[in-house]
Amino acid sequence: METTRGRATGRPRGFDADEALDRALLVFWEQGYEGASLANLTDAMGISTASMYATFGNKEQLFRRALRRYEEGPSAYVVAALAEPTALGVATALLTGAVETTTCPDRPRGCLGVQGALATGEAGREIRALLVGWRDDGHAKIRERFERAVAEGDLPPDADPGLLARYVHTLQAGIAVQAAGGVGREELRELAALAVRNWPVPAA
Amino acid sequence: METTRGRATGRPRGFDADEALDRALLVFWEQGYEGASLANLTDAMGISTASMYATFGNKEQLFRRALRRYEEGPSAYVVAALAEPTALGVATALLTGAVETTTCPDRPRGCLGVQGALATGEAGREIRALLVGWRDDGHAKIRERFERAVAEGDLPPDADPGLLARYVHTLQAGIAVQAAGGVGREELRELAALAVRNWPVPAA
DNA sequence: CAAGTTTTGGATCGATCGCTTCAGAACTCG
DNA sequence: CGAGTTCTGAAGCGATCGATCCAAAACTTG
Repeated sequence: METTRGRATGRPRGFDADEALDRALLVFWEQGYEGASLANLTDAMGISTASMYATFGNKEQLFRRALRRYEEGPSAYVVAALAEPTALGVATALLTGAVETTTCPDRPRGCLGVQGALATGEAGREIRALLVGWRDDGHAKIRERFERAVAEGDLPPDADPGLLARYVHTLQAGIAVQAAGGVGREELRELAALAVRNWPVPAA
Repeated sequence: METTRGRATGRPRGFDADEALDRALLVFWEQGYEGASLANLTDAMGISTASMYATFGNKEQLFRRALRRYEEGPSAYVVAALAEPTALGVATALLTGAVETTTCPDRPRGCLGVQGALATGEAGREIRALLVGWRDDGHAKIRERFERAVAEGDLPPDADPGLLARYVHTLQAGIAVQAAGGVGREELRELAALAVRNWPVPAA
């Protein structure tokens, strides 16, 4: 069960679990949870199915691990964005971060949290629910940040933090869809700038 | 091969092809192209696999037919929206239309053109490309409509029709993702209103 | 009714799905 | 070196995948 702690005895693992997880992440990112077969995954990871099951449990748990890896890596811009000093800075950083992450030339286009399992059959139902929760969390964090901005006078008192958060989060999701379809990075950068052009500011 | 023209001879078809197509559309809409198995489809259609293949060809052609059906039905609001007299009217109608279509209580949530095949394995590659083209067409039509609006003085001379179209289209896609995750219809209506609150108008 | 045409249910195709099993390899420790 | 533990390659599990085949059924036409 353990994957990170090195056991003292027994035959040592012949591969790096984190590196294998990164490879699996790319496959899930590109093909989605259901579209990625075990053969696709283990081929990319360079290990056998037995090793995969011994290390990660099963396909579903492998995806959950990959999603956590995605949060720490490609999606880490969200945490940094939420730490921006102003609400406008937060919104701008979230949108530009989404653009950069979903259009990185050497990685799959789009967002794992969106295209990983947006619509699935029975086999992907749990992962679909997992990603719904993941996106809900993302929205909630933005909303909380904007609530703080209202309290701090950084947003107008009559601003709706939840609705503004929904606006930003919807644009993030839309950007991910556009990127998945091959829309260029520069155009999406201009879009991100346009989207916050009339951002609400408190009366001076 | 024929599906609409009634043959003069032979055993008559025991089901209504259009009705069966509507049922298949719902399955693709809900589960995506790859997530919908032939068993899922034929069960919902109430016909055997032999009848499906004789009538529609194969799974891929069935999806193409379902997409056309989707355009004529749930997605028909786009044509009406583009016929609105003003650019603001067009944008508003596109966004509210997207909200209503993707959150209809008695139909699958989300948009077939987005979640039908956003990320796929090898088996879904062609359908994925089909939907990329479908979304590109959608964007192009909005852009052309906004180009006309600039020419007619309905948008400022320095407005960027392509970028405004990308803005609206990205919000449509984002709304589809939100709806697929269960976000409520009323909240998305407010979002649609917020998104066009500062729509550019020509100097009076 | 007989001939010709098309559809239908049921069985089944090879391939692939996610997953398991197991013997042997590769290591640590006494 | 022997005992104990863990990992790995290969083979294969039952189930399902999309797709096909065929004989019986159901119709039109002559």
